[in-house]
Amino acid sequence: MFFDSNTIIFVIVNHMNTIPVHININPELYKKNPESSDLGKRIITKSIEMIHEIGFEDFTFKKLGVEITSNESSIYRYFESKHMLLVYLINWYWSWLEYRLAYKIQNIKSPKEKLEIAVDLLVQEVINDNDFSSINEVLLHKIIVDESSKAYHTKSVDTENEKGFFKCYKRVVGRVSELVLEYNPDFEFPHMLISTVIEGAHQQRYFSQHLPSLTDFEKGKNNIVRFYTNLVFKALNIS
Amino acid sequence: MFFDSNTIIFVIVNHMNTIPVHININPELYKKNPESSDLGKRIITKSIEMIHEIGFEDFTFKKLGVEITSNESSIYRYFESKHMLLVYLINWYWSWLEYRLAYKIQNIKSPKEKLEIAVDLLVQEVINDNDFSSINEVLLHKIIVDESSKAYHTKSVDTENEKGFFKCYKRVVGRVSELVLEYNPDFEFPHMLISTVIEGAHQQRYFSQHLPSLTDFEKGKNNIVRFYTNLVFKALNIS
DNA sequence: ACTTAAATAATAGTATTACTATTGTTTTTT
DNA sequence: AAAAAACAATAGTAATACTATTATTTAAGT
Repeated sequence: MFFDSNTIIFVIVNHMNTIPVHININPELYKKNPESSDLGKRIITKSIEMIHEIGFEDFTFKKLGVEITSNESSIYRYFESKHMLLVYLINWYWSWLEYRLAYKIQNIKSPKEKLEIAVDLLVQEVINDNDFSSINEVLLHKIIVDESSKAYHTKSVDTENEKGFFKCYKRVVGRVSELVLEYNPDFEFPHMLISTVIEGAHQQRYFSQHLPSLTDFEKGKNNIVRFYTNLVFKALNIS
Repeated sequence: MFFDSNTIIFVIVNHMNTIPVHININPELYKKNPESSDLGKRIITKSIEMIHEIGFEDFTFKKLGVEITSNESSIYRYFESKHMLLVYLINWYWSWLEYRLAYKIQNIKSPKEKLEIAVDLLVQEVINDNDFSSINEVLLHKIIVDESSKAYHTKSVDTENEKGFFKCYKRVVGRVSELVLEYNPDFEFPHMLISTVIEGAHQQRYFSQHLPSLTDFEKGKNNIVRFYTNLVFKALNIS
């Protein structure tokens, strides 16, 4: 049985809310698979907590080593650099999202409904999902919002892109763009629309916390989801 | 005569293309005004070139010192840190944009036309504008596209926001949001719409260079401007 | 022209970061 | 019980992002 790297392997267990899922990450992103050992899992779990808490710039492998009562040098046996760890986490997130998307739309026929579900998934806050494995998805989503742009705003984007570091993200944009075209085959800019929505939603969440005058965020009113859902369907309706 | 910090002072000279304009930057952003000396101007001119060329992370005051045949320590007398220099440049850009916006819509009555002009200004590429002063606006715009998110994705956003470091940007979003409401007073999310358009357009330009599959960019077809102009007016038309 | 002050340049030094390399000590596997 | 793999501890490196001090040049005032 073959899977290309970054393939999602999943098993949907009927009539259950908790779905055993294994998210397979491109082995080029790590030196040793962190899923393969207890130390590796602690690295992932704690790094998510720490990056969320102190921010990516202040996060170091030395500090992480102290927190997991291990050593800086041991962490380097799993990840080449803290940048690679961030890239790993981001890929994990997008693989997980792709899996949830496939699951949620699997039995739905209506293109409109499928697109609605997709947009909601892309812009909605992540709520506690009985975090399976070593990953706290709620915190991971916050890292995506706060830090993910740092993964591709680097001098090395181009070479890293060639190596497939952003594959998962690009695949999600590709899949949802297909849903856009299913709904309106004449729309000229499906990728722009979807990447605008994804990045926009993340930024609006960030702005709502730090630069609220750039938003019209109001707590409990779901404005971000309402705004982007509206935006998508107004953009796609033939005027 | 009083001006609050970050106020734009401008003199519009009739029947001329080149408009003498003085962009006034919040003095809290620098230790010594770089406009006040030859060395200061060289710092600005060369830092724009260097940040554009090698990226913000690899840019250092030491390297800049070599390039302008001056010294690292002398640059520190103008700017507290390279971060503050970036914030300065970003404020300069938004002040300049606010000035151009005011100039372009000054005699226009139609709310629709005003908004069209504003959106075009926000998302269009910057073309060579007889660069007055020590600033190459074309390169500066590229820095905004590539690097500006680094100015506010930091641990210190909140305190810096309180100090007014992002005032110019917020004011542009505010003004254009007013134009949105002039055109459609019932629209619920003017700030979200405008900040989405601004940041989105920057990202699409970045993606078009580095992650083109996230866009539908085609050279010479002005897709970014067409996409965002459409998006705005479709979002604002009462369905 | 002379003094003073201001601006700039040169040098040195610091703490921290993002690593690499080496060696020793546990665990785990066979 | 031996061999291998994993991990921990330590040391070391080049670079960064600064600060501090001193020396030199340039400009300004009288």
